[in-house]
Amino acid sequence: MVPTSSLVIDFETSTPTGKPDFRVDVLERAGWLESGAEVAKWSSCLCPLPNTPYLTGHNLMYDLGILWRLRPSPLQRYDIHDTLALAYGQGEEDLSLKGLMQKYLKVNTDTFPYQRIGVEQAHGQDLWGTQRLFPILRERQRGTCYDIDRALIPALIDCSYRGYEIDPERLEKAIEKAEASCSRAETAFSTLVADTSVLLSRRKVTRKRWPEDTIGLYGDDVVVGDGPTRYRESYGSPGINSPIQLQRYFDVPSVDKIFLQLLAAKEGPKALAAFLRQQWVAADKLLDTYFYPNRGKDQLTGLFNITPTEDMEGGAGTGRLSSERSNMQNQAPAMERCLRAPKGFLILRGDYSQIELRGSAEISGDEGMLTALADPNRDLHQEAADRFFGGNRKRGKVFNFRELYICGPEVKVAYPGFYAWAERHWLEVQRTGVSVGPEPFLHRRPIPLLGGDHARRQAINHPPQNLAVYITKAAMVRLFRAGWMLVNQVHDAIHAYIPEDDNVPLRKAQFREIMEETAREYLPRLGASVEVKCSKYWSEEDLL
DNA sequence: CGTACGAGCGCG
DNA sequence: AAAGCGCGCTCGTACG
Repeated sequence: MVPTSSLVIDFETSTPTGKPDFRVDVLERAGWLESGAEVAKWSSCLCPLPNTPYLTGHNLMYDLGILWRLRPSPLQRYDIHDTLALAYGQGEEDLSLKGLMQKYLKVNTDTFPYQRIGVEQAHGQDLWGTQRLFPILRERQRGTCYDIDRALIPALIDCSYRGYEIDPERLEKAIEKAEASCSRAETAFSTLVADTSVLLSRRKVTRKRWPEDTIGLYGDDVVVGDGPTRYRESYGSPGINSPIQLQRYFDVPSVDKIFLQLLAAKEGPKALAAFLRQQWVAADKLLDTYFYPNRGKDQLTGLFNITPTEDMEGGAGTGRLSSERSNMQNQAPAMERCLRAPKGFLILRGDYSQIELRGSAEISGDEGMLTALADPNRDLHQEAADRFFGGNRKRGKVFNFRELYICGPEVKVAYPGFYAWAERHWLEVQRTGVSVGPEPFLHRRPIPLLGGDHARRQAINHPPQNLAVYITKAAMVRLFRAGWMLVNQVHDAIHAYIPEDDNVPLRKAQFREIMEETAREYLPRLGASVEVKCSKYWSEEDLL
């Protein structure tokens, strides 16, 4: 229950990077309101702030993140409440304190508080609002999603500070390789297309900057158009880095991965050009997104979001986490090979197997899915892969998810139980405008019904994705409470550090047991098996 | 020069 | 007829 001593806190900070980041932001004023107190207090430092583990706030991921940095103490000790997390799990459209105060307290706060009522009053107003809002939202809460989220917040602060160590030698080697691949593709490409010519660019020319009134050649360029707007065009051979020039060269509407894959498998100069573009894109993506930004850094850390911010930036609608600056959830294998545990530690990582499919089966009760997934010798992704893609499991997996969430005639035939559930769920979402996730979490996601078909697919996708991630979240909470040193979460995978002189097989078994036990609790019919690996680097041969 | 936006792509 | 969902980051492109 809520301890009567819970302290409402709200910190005012400055953001040297421009974007709020509790790992580096500077505390300007700490404000707090003791329960039952008549007036809020504030201080420019943390010294007078009561040192209690019972805290309440609006977005405590941020304030506790600051507090922990300035006044370190074990994050496991905190028992926090967060009106932002409450509002998020309840499917509120407007997560801002101001909006919630208007809606539930019927209090209109000033739009420009700092100019009109001064910083002290504005600060006190927010503290007062949070204190009054909390019991109202808490009373409305159904399901356990909020209790999992609030318990997870300290764990995610921990993760946001920890990160991986970057191996500079491996990174430099990887850069060398990718740069070579890039320039090889680039030179071969430019030789290949040297004598072709396409429209390179077309830019609007304003009337006063027209070259006299000429139409036709203008330097190397051409001026076209006869109306009030004219364009200056240039021509030449396409650049390997220019999507629009390549569209003209290949004469297609899009030069994405699928198109390149199909064309590269054929014969002739255009097939070779497609192949070179493939090589270049892959290497360039690695360099620009993964390698160069981390060059010279000794750590890769990310800022985890459990909800969107007050202005609905970041976070995920389905209950998933997100990570930014850096994104820890989309690292490429080539980068994973450069990421390692700090000296004296190893990385332990547990992956749930087919957790989202298992969730879909449990939610819908579809007999075919349940029996297929209950048989450890069957693999639905592999079955689809064998049927359609010559055993390519990755493509089989893509196919399964596509069909499932399109949820059309194919699924009605293959998985009638799932289809029936989806129809019922979609009707309910259309009636209420909200998708309510599965028991016992009851996470609510607002669905914008104007989205047409997209809305239907969002609605059908939400419960399975939500169930999968709350199982992972619940497992993280248990691991965190059991003292595991968490590093990262990638939707259905959890990473932790262990001392390198630890009993690795034992630790792997303990990790697996906590994750599998959690899955059994929420997926009573199927459970979900967990593969646990341990190594110095994220991507490396498993130890033992 | 800075800004906005869509496309593309990394991961689940 | 055609159609997954969920993220964050970077680029090219166009414009003022």
